[in-house]
Amino acid sequence: MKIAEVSERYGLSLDTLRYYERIGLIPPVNRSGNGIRDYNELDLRRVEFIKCMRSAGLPVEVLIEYVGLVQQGDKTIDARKEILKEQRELLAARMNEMQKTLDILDHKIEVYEKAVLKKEKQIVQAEEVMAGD
Amino acid sequence: MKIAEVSERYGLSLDTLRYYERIGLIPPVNRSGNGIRDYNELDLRRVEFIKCMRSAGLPVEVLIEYVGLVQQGDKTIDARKEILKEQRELLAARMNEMQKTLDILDHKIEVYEKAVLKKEKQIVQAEEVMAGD
DNA sequence: CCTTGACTTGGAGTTAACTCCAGGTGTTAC
DNA sequence: GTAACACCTGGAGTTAACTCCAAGTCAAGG
Repeated sequence: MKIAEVSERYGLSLDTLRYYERIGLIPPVNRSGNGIRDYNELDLRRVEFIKCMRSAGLPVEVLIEYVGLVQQGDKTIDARKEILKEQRELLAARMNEMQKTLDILDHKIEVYEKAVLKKEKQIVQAEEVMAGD
Repeated sequence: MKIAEVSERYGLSLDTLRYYERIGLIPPVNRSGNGIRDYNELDLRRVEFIKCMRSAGLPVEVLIEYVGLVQQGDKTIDARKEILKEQRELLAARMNEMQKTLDILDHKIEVYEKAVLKKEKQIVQAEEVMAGD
């Protein structure tokens, strides 16, 4: 599969896909004859994984390290596990922060809803007064 | 309260606090005589609010706009509400993405745990063989 | 009086993660 | 056979959000 289709499928720009490969976030993709990238199933799974991790904010640097360890085979399983565990905790912590913020936003929105209603009521009352009811 | 104590209390650097004020993310803080910032209760609440919103990743630019609207009084209530609602949805969407990633991480970690156990078992078996049991 | 330490400012520098660009190659469409 | 198009590369540029720096002011302590 050529890069344009991969870009389309995963919503990552051509530049981003090439950039990820350059920095080693995705291992070198096979090239078809003339040097054009030809993503295979494994490449696609890698792209999807990285896209997912990046969308959650895991740092590129950490992911590069992880991908590097994967390339080194089974002896790095323990180190990989530790990286994922650490990132999992950081992610959970960030989600916690975000949940707090979400609650506060919900509260504020509710307060604003009430304020808007109150204001509208005042306007109606003002109109009634104007109408000399 | 002086800036050092505010920094301490909210875990924002001195530079960040001054930066927030410069760019209008926090309205100008009162100065005591010689030009030194003296945060009052209201200022502190503003700092806390901004810290909270920023920790969830709301963009500085959006927050500046929001803070600007607050300064303009009640006539902007509707606009403010809309901003918060939009940011609330974006935040919820991001949290959703992150939850998916968290699930995948948990799954991968579990797989790694099993792989590690299996490897250890092999080692134990190898030792038993070595021991000529 | 002089030093130390906390504060001030405007402006420059840094970091992460892309994103864009110029110049080049190879294949397809007319 | 030439124009359009998708791809390639190395390197430069951009953006957001800080973070650092130099030079200056002021109050308190020895």
